[in-house]
Amino acid sequence: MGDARAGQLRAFKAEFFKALAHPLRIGILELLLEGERSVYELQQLLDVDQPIVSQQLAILRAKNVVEPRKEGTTVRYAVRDRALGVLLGAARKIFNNHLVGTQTMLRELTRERRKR
Amino acid sequence: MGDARAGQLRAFKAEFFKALAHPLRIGILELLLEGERSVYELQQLLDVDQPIVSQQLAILRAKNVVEPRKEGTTVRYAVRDRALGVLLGAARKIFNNHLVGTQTMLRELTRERRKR
DNA sequence: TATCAATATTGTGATAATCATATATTCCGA
DNA sequence: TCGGAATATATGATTATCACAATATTGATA
Repeated sequence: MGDARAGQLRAFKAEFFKALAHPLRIGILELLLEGERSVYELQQLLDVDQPIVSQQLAILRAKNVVEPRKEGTTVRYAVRDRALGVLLGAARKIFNNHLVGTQTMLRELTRERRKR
Repeated sequence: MGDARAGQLRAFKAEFFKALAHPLRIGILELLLEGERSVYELQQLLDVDQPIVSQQLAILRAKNVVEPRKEGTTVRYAVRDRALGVLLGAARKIFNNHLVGTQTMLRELTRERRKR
C-alpha cells in the first residue's frame, strides 16, 4: 500500500475534494445542481463581486467539476456530473447525523460574527 | 440567498470537505473504512513518519470525521459515520466517469515524479 | 520511580489559497 | 469600428497548510 499508483490516485481525489472545500464554491455548486446559471446570476444570488465568482468558477472548471457554455456575451455554467448531487447529499447526511467538527464550527461561527 | 445562515452552513460543509482534501487523509480514511486501525498500523501501511500521521489524525479528529479509542498505550481510530463510505464511493464514481481535472492531474503527476 | 514504547503537540520555514483591486478580453450593436 | 456589457485574468497582500524536526505526554512494566 506504500504503492506509488495508489498515492497518485489519492492525490487526485484530494484535488477533487479541494475543489469543494470552499464556501463560495459550495454555494455555486448547490445552485448549479438546480440548473444552469450565468455568471451574472450566480453573482447576484450569492452576493459577491463578479471577479470573485469568475475566479472560483475557474477553479471548478480546472478540475472539470463544472462546464461553461458560451451564449453571446454571457456564459452559462452547468455541473458536469449529476453524481455530484449524490455526493453533496451524502455530505449533508453526515452533517445532520452529528454536526461535523463542533469545535471547528464554533470557531468559524465566532469568526464570522467578528467580521461584521 | 445572500442569507447569513446559508453562508454559515456552506462554511461548515467546506470545512468538512477540507478535511478530505489531502492525499494522506484520504488514505487514512480508506483504510479506516475497512476497520479500526492503530496509529502504528496506519503509519506502517501508509509508509510515513509517525508525527505526520498523528498530525493528520488530529485534523480528522477536530472535524469529527474520525474517533479515537485508547487501549493501553496504543490508540485505535475508527470512522465516525459509515455514510463516509457512500460519499467516497460517489467521489470514485465521478472520478471514473470522466477523470476529474485532467490538467490538474497531469500537473500533479509530473510534480510527483520530480520529487523522486 | 525509571524507563521504554506509542502517540501527540509545537515551532518553523516553505508553499499554496484567498480576497480585493485593477486591467484584459470577447462579443454585440449603433 | 467604437463603445459598452459580460466574463476573465493578472497582481499583490494576507492568511492557511504542509512537512519536518524536536519535544512532550501517556501508560505499562521492571
